[in-house]
Amino acid sequence: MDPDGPARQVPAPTGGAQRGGSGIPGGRRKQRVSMADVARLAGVSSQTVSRVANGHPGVVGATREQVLAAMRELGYRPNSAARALRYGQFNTIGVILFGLASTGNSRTVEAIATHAAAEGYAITLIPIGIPTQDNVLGAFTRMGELAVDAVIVIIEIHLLDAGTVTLPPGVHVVVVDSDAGDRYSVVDTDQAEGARLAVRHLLDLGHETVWHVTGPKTSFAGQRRAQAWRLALEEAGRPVPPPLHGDWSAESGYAAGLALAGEPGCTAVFASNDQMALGLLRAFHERGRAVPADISVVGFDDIPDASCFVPPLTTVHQDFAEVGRRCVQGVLRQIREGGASRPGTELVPTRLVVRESTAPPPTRP
Amino acid sequence: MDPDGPARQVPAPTGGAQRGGSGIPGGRRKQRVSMADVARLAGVSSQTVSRVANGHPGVVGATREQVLAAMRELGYRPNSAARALRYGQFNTIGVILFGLASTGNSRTVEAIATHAAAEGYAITLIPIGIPTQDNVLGAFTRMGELAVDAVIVIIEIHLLDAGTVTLPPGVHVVVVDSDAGDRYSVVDTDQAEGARLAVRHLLDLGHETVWHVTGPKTSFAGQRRAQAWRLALEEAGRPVPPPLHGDWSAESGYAAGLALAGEPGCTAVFASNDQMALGLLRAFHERGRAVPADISVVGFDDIPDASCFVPPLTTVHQDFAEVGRRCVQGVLRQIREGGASRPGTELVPTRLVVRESTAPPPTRP
DNA sequence: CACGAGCATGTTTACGTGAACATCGCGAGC
DNA sequence: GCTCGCGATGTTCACGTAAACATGCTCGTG
Repeated sequence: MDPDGPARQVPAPTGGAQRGGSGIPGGRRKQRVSMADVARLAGVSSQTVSRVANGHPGVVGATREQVLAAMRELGYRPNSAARALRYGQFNTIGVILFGLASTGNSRTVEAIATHAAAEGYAITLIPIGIPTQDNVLGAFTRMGELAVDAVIVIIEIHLLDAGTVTLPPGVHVVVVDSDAGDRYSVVDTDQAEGARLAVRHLLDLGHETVWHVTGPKTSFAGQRRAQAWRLALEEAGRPVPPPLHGDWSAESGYAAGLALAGEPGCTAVFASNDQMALGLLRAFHERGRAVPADISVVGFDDIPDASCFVPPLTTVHQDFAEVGRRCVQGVLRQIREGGASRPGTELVPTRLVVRESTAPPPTRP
Repeated sequence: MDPDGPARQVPAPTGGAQRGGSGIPGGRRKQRVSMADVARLAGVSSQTVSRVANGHPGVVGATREQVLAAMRELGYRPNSAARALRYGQFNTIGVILFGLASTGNSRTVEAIATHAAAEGYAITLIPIGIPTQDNVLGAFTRMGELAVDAVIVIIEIHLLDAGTVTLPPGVHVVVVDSDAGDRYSVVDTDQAEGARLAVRHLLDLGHETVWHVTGPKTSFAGQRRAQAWRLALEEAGRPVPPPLHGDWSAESGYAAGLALAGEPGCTAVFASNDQMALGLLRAFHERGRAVPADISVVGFDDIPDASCFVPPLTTVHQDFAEVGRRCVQGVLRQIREGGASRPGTELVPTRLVVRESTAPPPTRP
């Protein structure tokens, strides 16, 4: 497993200046330039180098210049492992997620990374191939050993509910899109509000009721949207049609659309995401059901493409950037206050973007 | 900035067992459980703890059990900073990228993260908000200070061309989607082949020529596709229509589509990505140009949604997962062999996915 | 002119881990 | 019965950094 035991530590007593140039990086082992090397070359103590490197005051101009020159010559870069060891923190936030492919995740992660970077934190990604209990567990364990000060979880957390799962104690955690607000600090889009907006919009246009294409059963976001859809209909005293089950993919939306196209009473559909709405549009188009003249469609997410669907999609806009921002805020607060993950859910509002896929229902003959 | 200097080092002589439970993580500073703590509780030396932690042989069953019990009780997790310092490597790969939003990037990153994880490496993301020379530079510097063993760059590298940019020497680098194959190790989709496939497909269907909607000028991938498009037309002895310039967004494709709808001679369009193709479809639909009866459209990327466009899009499939896999392979090879970045370009093949957006041109009256 | 304040710089040390080397104890072989 | 050998465990040290403390010099002031 580690066949090179003794050869590893060659301490490169050759001076080190060879590394400075543009040449091939010496081949052998790590032995990156250390402060001591720089100090030796500059003729100062390593502490002075440290002071220069960190911009501490109390180093006179000439000395500083000398040190800087030595740094340049040797190509010195601070060793973050040593730094982290010294300081006890890594300036890194871990992100555990299921897949980057799903619409919102990549945008959330991007926002997280951006805001974290602005605060001087880097992002370490741990993807989970298949969201097995075991895999998630494993990721947490691995993450625990990883160089992170806090963790943001972007997985349907109820996958981890069963019994034994305990996030490593003492690790700051913020969870996205979850019902675990009673145990963790949760940031989420206000799914319920979004779904309600969609349903209300369609009812206000005069539709008798609204059909629904759900996300996968495993998705908490999808569940909440479906729940809010049902509630909005019930509050309005409307019949609740049986929901059709999708899996977020356009294909599944297409399948649902083919089924719905055969429902003569169906004049309005709320799809739990834009991809599935795209599938609906295709199905309705193929079946000769005009959107929005015969049937109205509302999506969820407001992906950039939605404005170029045929017809441009009315949808619920999610502010992924804001979700990411609040996640970072949340973990940073925990890190700085030193407190534990304070349970509670923060909701990011949504808004309805009305485009051309919705209209009043056709007048019934 | 750091007002708690002296208070920091409280060595928690209280035993440490308090941390084990589920309670609030003590509040105070890091002082995570160290091997010494575990050793104390287990009544052994810290070296024995180390041996148990690393699965080294030479620890008798009873002792091992004792140590494991102590670990559990204290909630011990190894300190990766110390480990990294000791070993001189971090088991982490840095990924510098421009944006996660763009189609392929998130999928490439996901593949990178997955394969890296399989090899025991974590991924550290450094996003660059605006791809300024300065920002990229800054990211590299930061990355240099970061705890990474190698770096994968997913930015249009020609942004960094101007003069002074030198990646920190001795850092292993693989670049995605770049023309820097002469200086760095590059992995890329075979853009030229993909574009040629698209053009050939359309010409073979009988179209006189093929129009093109490009990506942004700053994109190397887009440039290569445009170049290959032009070349394929010239090789076939066809006229080369003026390319229309897009920016990857569906909206820009829509704008291009509106323009193209007014070109009576235009019967086939090759869009440099699927989003822009979507925009084309919308524009043609609005202008009453039937796809594919009147006009054929080919995209690039094969995003999952493409099969549900109206009509389903004929497009060039990119294997992002394979790109990610090769990136990881590349950096790992460099890390293990200890060599520098060996310049050269690895191309991942593409394939044409024919759906329903292409057909022979309408018979000219 | 002497002495002390203040500042530039050097020295020591600890952070947590694990390799290398040291030690201790026990059983086997002579 | 004594010693040798080996396996289990302990001790020392270095990794690179930076805080804390120590030193030594200069300049200002009485």
